[in-house]
Amino acid sequence: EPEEEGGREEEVAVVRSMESADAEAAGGSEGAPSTEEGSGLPGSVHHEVVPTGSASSRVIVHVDLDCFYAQVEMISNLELKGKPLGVQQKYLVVTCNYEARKLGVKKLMSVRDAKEKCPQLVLVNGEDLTRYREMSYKVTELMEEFSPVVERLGFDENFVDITEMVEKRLQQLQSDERSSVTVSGHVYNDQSINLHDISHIRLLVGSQIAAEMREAIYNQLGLTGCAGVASNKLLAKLVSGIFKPNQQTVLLPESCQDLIHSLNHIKKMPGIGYKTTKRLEALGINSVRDLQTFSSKILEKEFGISVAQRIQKLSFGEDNSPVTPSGPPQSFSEEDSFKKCSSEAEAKKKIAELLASLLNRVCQDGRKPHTVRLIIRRYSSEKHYSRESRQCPIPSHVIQKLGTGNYDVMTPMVDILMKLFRNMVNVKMPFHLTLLSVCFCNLKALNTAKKGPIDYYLTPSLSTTKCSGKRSLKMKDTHMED
DNA sequence: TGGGGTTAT
DNA sequence: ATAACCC
Repeated sequence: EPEEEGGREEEVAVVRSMESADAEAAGGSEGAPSTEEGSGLPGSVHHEVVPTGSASSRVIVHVDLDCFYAQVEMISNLELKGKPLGVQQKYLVVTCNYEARKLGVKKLMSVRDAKEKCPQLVLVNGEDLTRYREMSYKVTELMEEFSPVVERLGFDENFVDITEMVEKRLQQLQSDERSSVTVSGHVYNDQSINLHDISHIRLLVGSQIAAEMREAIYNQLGLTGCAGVASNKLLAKLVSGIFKPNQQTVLLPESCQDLIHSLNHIKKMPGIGYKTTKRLEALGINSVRDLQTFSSKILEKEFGISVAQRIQKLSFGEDNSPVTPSGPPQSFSEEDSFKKCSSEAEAKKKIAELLASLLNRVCQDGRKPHTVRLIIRRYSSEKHYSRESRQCPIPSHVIQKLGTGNYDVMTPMVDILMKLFRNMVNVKMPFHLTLLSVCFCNLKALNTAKKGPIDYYLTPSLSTTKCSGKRSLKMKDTHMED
């Protein structure tokens, strides 16, 4: 039977007539042609057990584009196709195409090592993410045409909950047609398919939808990628990586344990990161089975009940986290790293550059950020990865000017950011920074009150009267004299 | 290590 | 504001 949720969620299934099922299915989605008429024959009062999507067994697809940045670069410059290609950020090759991989180049390899391994390697600079970001959202939007429930993970991965789509297609099939459903792509472990098992049928239909998604991504955007189909996000993600470039794999429930035990270390488990791995290792936990069999009580004492229960469930392949629609981004940021920045003037110049790019992005988005944050990384010989940040509300008169193509907004924003800077960095003492980043967040839809294409004439008095009533809401941010 | 992102505390 | 996670 399905591996899901040992006892935590009740098995919810409802019995209803086809007529009511139709009514709900028709209301549930907009894009697909409505062809339910054929399934509920007028005479037959034919009741069926219909799993209710979210509470019971789900069908999730994870779509993972192949070496995404490299693919985007090859589309931009067709000369690059067929050559070993690396995408460079600073002195790192952050990703590379499969030609380069065959010659020994790995992701996140230093440019020096990569060139040494592969002198013919062609490098393109990928520090400006604009085109990657744009293509990334095109992929997400394409996935949203299949089902609106799409969750992004980075720029090159998407989860889609296709439970409803699968149920809809199943309802359209006559019962004799169900036993002729076929898989698209690979089946993990070459496990045998049981067409009498409804969970198998549902996953096979899922594999067909996944194939259609990959086809659409290729035909409409020219990108290839992998897909994994399983009953939850964790398993879909793990199984998508089994056959690697441009292929797909479905996981049937009987092979779930094999999949998770194929991970040779718990650090390979999505959701268990660097820190947690270190702490687990300190407890003598190294393998997935170690984590499965470890005392829950002790685990809870070490990590708190929330983390402990979550990661231990992951070790069994259980993951009840929903596919959360990402929607538009929650924040926009631009960062730059460097060997050394040690003067205020230098910092100001870099901050202004970051800000200029961000203003363009915010302008395109249409929404208005209400908070701005400055992030720094200080040089330190070892003390691992520490960033510091300061944030504050963006004054309402500045918010109003955002997105008007008015570069008057630069001056007040740079002034704000430099105040944040001096709040973090004592500029009277020597300092050494290796990164600066500016982030706009707390995005809100524009004020529809009064707009029109010309905000240029908006006066300070008008904007202050408009917003004076809302001030008390967000005063948890750093206060700055204005 | 890059240049991004998210959620939880 | 930071810390953890993801790519």
